[in-house]
Amino acid sequence: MEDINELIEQRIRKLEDLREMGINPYGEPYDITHHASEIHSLFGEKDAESLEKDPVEVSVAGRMIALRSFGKAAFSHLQDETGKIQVYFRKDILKEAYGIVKKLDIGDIVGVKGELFRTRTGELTVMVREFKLLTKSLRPLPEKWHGLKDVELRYRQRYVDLIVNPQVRETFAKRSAIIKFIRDFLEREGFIEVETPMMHQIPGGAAARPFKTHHNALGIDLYLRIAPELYLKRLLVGGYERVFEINKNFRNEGISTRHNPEFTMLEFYVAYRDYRFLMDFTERLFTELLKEITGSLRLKYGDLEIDFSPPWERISMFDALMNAGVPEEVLRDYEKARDWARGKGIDVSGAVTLGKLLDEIFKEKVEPSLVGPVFITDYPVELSPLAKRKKDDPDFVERFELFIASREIANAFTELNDPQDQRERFLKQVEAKEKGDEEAHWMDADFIRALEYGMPPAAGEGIGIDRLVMLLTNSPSIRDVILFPQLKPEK
RNA sequence: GGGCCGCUAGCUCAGUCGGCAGAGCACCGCCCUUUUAAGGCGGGUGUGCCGGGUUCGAACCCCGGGCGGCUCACCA
Repeated sequence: MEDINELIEQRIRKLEDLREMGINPYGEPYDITHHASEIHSLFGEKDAESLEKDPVEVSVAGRMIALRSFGKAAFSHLQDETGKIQVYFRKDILKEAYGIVKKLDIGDIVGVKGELFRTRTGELTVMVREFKLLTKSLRPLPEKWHGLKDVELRYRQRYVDLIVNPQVRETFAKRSAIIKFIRDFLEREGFIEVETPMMHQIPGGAAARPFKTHHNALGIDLYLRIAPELYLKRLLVGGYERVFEINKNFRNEGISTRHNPEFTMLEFYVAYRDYRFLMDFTERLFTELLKEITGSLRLKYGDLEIDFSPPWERISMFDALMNAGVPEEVLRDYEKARDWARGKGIDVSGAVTLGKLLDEIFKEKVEPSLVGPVFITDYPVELSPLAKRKKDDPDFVERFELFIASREIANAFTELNDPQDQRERFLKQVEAKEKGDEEAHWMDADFIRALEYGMPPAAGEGIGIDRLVMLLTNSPSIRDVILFPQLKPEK
């Protein structure tokens, strides 16, 4: 960064002045007694007289975000992780140390110590007895009225966004609380958390294009994982009955308000259960999560108001399509479905199977109306190469997707544990891949071998954490819930 | 990747018909010991995203490129 301007030069001069005064502008550890919010919650009720009678001494540290300076006194607000507190510097108290105050700028990080008092206007304030410059800031912060709005700067320099936009700090605090709740919930339900490889020799568990990398010492190409699924199921083979992983997946696809190349996924697997169990479980997880995070089962998202009160609607993909006005005979015949979709102007160029056609029609005709929450169940087998077939209808699988605000939030199914069927499904995928489907699954011979040892009947589910956080924080873009979203290089 | 929109001071933004680059905040100097977007007086600090072109003259018009936003396609 060579963008040194006059404002920065001025601050560098102040920094040099401070050094000459014997002040270290990149200070030392500083002991605080309180955070800003603690001062307000502990002493917010005390009036001016009682503060004078029983003085409360506090020590706080934070970034100066406002400075109103008089000749021989100055008010400032310090911002720490919890909030803001006003502090008051006076020359008659600080004596020669007041010369340092004159060299302070908005953005500097300071520690102050002194007694609480109330100003004429009643604001709880620290009367500074002593203070230390902890860090000199060389770059000017965005202005106080409009703050930082330029979204490009907000994403590129998230640190500045976090300093000046408190709601951004709240969003990411909420993200942390959501993930913690989920982790605790799963642990209460008997799950253990595991970590499986990020670097796969065979990328599997999803239909997606992977990132490729290379391991020098082994001399082999590796792929960043597109899903942990096949490893988690290997753990079911190994004897764990309930496992989960919350971690990144990587998919080499377009970037949008709903897609970041790396994103956080929860996947969990339960032995001896099926997808019906997971629907109940998901309802329970979400309703308890909502109560914890927002305190209500009604959620506002954009213009939508979504009611999470159970039970949630459950409808098969087939019925949902029929309800949307797709004739039954169309749903059962590839050529009829293709012609019907074309007639409706739906692009079906890449849909080589009836299942893919139905998926296209579904995305066009059903998905936009799924405010939800709603479980769409029983998907065509060719869309779900890792899911178990329905007993009474082998062209479909025991699978559901949970839709909220027209978005797929969760995807779950009863796991296919028949190694022979799994091998055939993989072979079909390999065939599709050879025909040019770049997102088709790869053959994973070791996974088949694992199934041959025997995987208990089980059900598994994936929940996109970023999209869930978007919902719960009313964020329109995935970039608002990822601290450092992927952007093109600055120059 | 396609379409539409945007990019001017540290930040937020104006800028008329192509005619000396502006405002508020921030900043600098002076004054000011209870302020809250403190106040008063004075000061404009600029690679106009980049590169070409048209023109006597371009922030403005044209061409090419960059980055970002929205959207479509793809996905989760």
